[in-house]
Amino acid sequence: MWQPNKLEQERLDKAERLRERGVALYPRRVQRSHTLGDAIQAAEAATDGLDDEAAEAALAAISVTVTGRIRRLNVKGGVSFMHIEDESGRLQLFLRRNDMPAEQYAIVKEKLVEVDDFVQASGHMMRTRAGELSVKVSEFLLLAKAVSPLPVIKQQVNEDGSVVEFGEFTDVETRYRQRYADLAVNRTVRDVFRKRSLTLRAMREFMDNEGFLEVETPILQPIYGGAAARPFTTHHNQLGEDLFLRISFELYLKRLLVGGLDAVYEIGRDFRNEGVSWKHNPEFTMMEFYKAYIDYHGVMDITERMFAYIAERVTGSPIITFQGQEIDMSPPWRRMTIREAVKEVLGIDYMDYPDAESLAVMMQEKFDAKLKPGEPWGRLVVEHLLGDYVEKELIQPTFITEYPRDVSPFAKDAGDDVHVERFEFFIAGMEMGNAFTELNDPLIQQQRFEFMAALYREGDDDETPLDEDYLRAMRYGMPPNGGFGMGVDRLVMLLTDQRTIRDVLLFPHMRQQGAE
RNA sequence: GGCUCCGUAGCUCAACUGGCAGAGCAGUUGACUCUUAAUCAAUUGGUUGUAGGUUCGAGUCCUACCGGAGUCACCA
Repeated sequence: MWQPNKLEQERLDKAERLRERGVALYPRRVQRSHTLGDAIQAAEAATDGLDDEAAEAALAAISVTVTGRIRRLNVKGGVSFMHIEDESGRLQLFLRRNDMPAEQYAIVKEKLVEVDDFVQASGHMMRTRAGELSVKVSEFLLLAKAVSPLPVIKQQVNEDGSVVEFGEFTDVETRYRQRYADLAVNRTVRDVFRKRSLTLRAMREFMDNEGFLEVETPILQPIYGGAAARPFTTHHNQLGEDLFLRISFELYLKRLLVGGLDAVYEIGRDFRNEGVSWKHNPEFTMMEFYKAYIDYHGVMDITERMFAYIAERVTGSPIITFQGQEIDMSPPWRRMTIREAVKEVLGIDYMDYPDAESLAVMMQEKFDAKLKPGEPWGRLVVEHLLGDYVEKELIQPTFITEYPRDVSPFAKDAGDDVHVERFEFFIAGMEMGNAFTELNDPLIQQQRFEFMAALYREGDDDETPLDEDYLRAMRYGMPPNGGFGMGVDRLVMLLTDQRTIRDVLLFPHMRQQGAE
């Protein structure tokens, strides 16, 4: 239960004083003729190239009604200044006692209206003596009273639009738990999420232009699958059945290929009941696509073009800077097999160790690897050789191809006994996504399911369930196709130069706090 | 889940080997009809995350718990 602190109590007292004067604290109607950005633009357009005197007259001819939140307030006496801010920008209001109704100036002078409140002001444009574009206010109205003060950051907005901040609001826990306050106060945070939105838009543009159809498939699933991860479980009361939150879209999207939708994609939330880290959140945004009549080479082509396109749209260039490193998304990206990559970085050929035992022994002897007993061969290669030693070296975009079959149940064989046509791609030392030439042989798919089930039954994890309906769909005939999945949040991290996934999620998962 | 570090006013931070809990910002009061991190004068503000313990005395030392950060494990 909320108890007002001292600052809040003072604001509540002011609210009461306003109410006694008949001032509405949260009026029903609002007017706005210009966003602040529009007002600034109109003023600049009207005065372009004019001398001072002509400019003054031109500004005086522009009449605006603007709205926004008070971010700076300077009450001087018979004249007061405030900066108000809306999403489009920030503009000064110039309030003079003689220019406006007495009772309206009085609530400013008596500081009954204060920083963080939302207000509406009407008047003509002007420049102050110091040259700052302002609205000379003739009508002033409170739109919404802020009871709790936002964290204090003083800002100086330079003429070129750059902002110097004095003081800061950096407490990460409070910033994530009260993202609204973080957004209200830290404009760079707003910029990150605008870029996130732009990233999603650019991704959709690209996929739509490539002829893909955007679809939506179930989040609540009776059988989860398509990836190796622990699911969240939930329950449908009326139907009396347990359900899982999806861990991937894979199996539903490929059913659509059976149904004659030849190129589909989905952007949505996946849920994995695993640990939380700088690149893991329990729910995260995934993009998967499947396209008939291409293989994983075709998927690589689409991938590198898509990343270059999105980077260009979001940052203006295919070359981005992430944590001080320049990264060039332009095609073509480097392509190498996992075997070549491991050979290059570690100088060993894992094919010399054809079974899990010999490979594990070698890795422990040579690299002092910390391995759990009983890890399958493919996982030693992918999780440990690649994941522990090679991954962090892959700064520029790189496709790593030809994965071990025993950890890739949905990919077609690569023509030898142990590898499949699969790639993962890496940027800035981070795994960004995963793709295959999709297996479309229903009988082999059934064997792979059974193999995976056996693998996990003897291991520590819960077994992967066998999806009979998916196999039935496949038996109707599935066109050869290439499939792709990527972590969208990680792409946003790259494009916004953010070090943790929490900084690109509006509301990252936080442990619940005790009753407050 | 393991280990390490952190939690002091609304925000950002101080407080020596245990010895009167402080500053800047903002807030409050007053002055000011072109300020802009406005200025000037005065001033309020704390269960030091919670609960115990050691001690003449705890923000500081010990234990447990809550929350966070980093790291390892698991995973994408």
